[in-house]
Amino acid sequence: MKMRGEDCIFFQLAKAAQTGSRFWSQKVAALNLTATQAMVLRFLFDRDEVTSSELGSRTELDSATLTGVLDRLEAAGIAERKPSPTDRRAIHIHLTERGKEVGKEVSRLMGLANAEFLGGMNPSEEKELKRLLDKVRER
Amino acid sequence: MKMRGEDCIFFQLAKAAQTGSRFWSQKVAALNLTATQAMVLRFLFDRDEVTSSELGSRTELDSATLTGVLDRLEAAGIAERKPSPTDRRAIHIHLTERGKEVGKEVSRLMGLANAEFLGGMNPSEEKELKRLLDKVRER
DNA sequence: AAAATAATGCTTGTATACAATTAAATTGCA
DNA sequence: TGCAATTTAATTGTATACAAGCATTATTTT
Repeated sequence: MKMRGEDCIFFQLAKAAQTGSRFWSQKVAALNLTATQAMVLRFLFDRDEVTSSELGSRTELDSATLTGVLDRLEAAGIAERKPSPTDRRAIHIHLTERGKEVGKEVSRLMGLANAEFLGGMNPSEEKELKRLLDKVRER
Repeated sequence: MKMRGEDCIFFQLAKAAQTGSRFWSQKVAALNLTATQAMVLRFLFDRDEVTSSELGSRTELDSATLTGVLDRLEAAGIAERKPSPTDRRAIHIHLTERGKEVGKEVSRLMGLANAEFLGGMNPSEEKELKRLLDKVRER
């Protein structure tokens, strides 16, 4: 039961994710956003005024990564940090007016990019892929 | 057709790959190797004396990444660079004796880790997941 | 209330990724 | 042959990831 590197599930997952990330990167490059930044913005667009901790849970980014992403979104005038009124440890993150506009566009692009990326798959294949990816994430 | 961030295929692929990478990392941590280093070593174990360029194609790592990975494998006494006898631009990468031993162990661990990671899936699900991941990589 | 514990956001250090560039060497073509 | 185009490995700069640890603040326990 010899296994080649190319057959390793960890390798295959990593390369499929890289392909997706590159694809998504190109779609949002015109907005001067990286793939991760656009993804975080998309989450913020749905739910604003969250704490860094909660945003981290939603996006599944750890605090070290999120700090940097938020720094750059803030530098780009898209998001802002402000102290939580009830917990002096916490910050609240909210979108600027411009952030909301860009967020709307990211939301639109995400729909288009998903459709294009999955264009070669029929609906049942897409559903099965997502189910199996979810299953993998239970590990 | 509202799409939440969690439903985005790029997000799902990235998080599934992260889960896999974390799992694989833990399996090779005792060998003092990172997930990527172990993966590169696994490719070298199959085919030694390759150029950096060819190793890059096989592992799908670009030259900037590969240079760093090889630096660290070299520092760990696992791989070595030597000039190509026929092309003065190129280097050949080969495993040390120790590299071959560690490579054998990585090879064994990869089989075990794959089996464990995919343990909750039946064979047809596994096959379908791999088929769909391959399809994704065509993008 | 005091002490122990936990949560929050940030920092540091290491390791991928990737775009763009570079220097050296090779190849191809006029 | 001569020279442009290509190939090779490395480098630079930016951006995730993640482990470990920090100071501050909140919460729980005693």
